[in-house]
Amino acid sequence: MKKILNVTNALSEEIRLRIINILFQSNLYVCEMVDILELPQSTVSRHLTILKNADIVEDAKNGLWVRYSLNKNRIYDTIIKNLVAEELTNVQKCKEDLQKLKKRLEKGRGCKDNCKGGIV
Amino acid sequence: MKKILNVTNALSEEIRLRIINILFQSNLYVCEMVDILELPQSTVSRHLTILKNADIVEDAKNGLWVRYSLNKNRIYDTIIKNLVAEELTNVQKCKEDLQKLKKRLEKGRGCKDNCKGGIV
DNA sequence: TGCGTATATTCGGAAAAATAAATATAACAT
DNA sequence: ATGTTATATTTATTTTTCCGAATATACGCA
Repeated sequence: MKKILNVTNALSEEIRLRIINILFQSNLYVCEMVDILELPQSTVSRHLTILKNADIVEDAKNGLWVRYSLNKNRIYDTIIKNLVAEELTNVQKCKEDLQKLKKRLEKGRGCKDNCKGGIV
Repeated sequence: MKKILNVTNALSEEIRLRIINILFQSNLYVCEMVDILELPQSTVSRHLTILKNADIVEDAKNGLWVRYSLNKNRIYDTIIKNLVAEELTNVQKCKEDLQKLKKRLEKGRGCKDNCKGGIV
């Protein structure tokens, strides 16, 4: 029971759904998500931890940076795909995030001085 | 966004998942659920209201009694069915609830003096 | 080694949600 | 009408969750 509650609870928060929405488009470093979502780094990090504990996202270290991506497991197949396709697509805030995502990636990957490292 | 958060939030609570689990087996009156879940009536009623606002359950009045059932909409097809089949089936507490559900229905439908009215 | 950057964690306070008892409402029965 | 039952709502209290600033940790570079 605890496991499924972890998942549904992780999905019941606006910022976390926004994170899922942008990760559906592309793997992202934390600092990139901070830019896109325009939220404090500690806030983004905390929400990512919750999503990770629910097994919805996974992380991979790349030097200083941590790249997050959606975990392609059963939850992804049964819920996340539906959620994004049927619901988040129509949400104004999520559309805006995708615009900001696009612009942010055009400037190059990574943080401070864009693109020292490249995405794997 | 508010709509989908209503749904995920409704699903992120243990008692509400237990309610979904038993409603998956059978439509039920509130008083029957109170017996099965062994919780105060006000608690059950409040959780039912949350599930109803999320459009997960629907209710139908039958005289004094109110019969609840799972709403067979897209949420049911994409999430609820998977949830019950893949997750709740394996939860000890949910198994016990199904046992109690069975025994409760064998005594007849309805409340106080079982089976004055019948289920529609 | 020591500095700067990226990320995670801690902390105190504010906001939201859950609890059960008590009360209110609605429908039936006598 | 009056009483009884089923359900919903209110209430006050407790518990949980969220926030962002501040701090800690981890890593790379000079």
